[in-house]
Amino acid sequence: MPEGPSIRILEEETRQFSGQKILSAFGSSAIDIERLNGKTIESFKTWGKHFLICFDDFTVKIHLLMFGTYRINERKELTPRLSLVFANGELNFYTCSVKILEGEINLHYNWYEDVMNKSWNPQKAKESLDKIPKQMICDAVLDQNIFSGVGNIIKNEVLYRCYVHPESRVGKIPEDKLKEIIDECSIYSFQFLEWKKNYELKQHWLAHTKKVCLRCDLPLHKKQTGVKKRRSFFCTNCQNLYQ
DNA sequence: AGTCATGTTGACGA
DNA sequence: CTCGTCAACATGAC
Repeated sequence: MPEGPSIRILEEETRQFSGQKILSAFGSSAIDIERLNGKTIESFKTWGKHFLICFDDFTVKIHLLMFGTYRINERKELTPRLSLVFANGELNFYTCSVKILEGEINLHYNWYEDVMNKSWNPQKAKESLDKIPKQMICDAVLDQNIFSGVGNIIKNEVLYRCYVHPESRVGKIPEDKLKEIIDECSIYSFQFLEWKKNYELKQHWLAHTKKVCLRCDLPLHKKQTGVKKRRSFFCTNCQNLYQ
């Protein structure tokens, strides 16, 4: 379900409830749900994979993790983790993490870390990468405090597009190539968003879950890489290993 | 039908 | 105390 672009879609779909008063809030979440009753939603925001329901004095943070889902104006059989009922509809979340962030939301997040935020700052990402030269690029790209919103699919596609082997050390990757990866994380996320909206995401995958390199026709490697041990799909012929 | 995965946190042990 | 490992969460695609 959720890499950054999918959460952007969620945010677009929930805009109809922005400014609305919560008539009823319930669910199996451990947070103090009563606190939401009667509150008016100031805005919905996203930071990478975080979906944020902002009120005047606190924010509810939803993280869909791997299996989280939501329904708008309909319900699943399953008890919702959090359900919000408005005069004009309802918003239901299932199997997700729900937490409260107190106070001013801007104090909790650096918006420039989010590759899809208007404040996304590639230069800051470059500075962060320069501090972790020994890490593998496959781990660095998944670091949510550098590339907030980037998930495993985007990681694989970006590194394939940039001809960089996922086990390359950040500090050994040429400057220009590193900048290309940084830019591509944002560019690809927006393409992902458009493709996902059109239900055509998977058909655009070049490397993720693929068995053969479409450039050279050799078999793609599938391997759990880096300290994060997330699966990577890569071509050892076309993707340069900088080490 | 069993396996695996678009993710993260926290517990535990070395 | 820090680091690394792994269980837990729990759904749906193939």
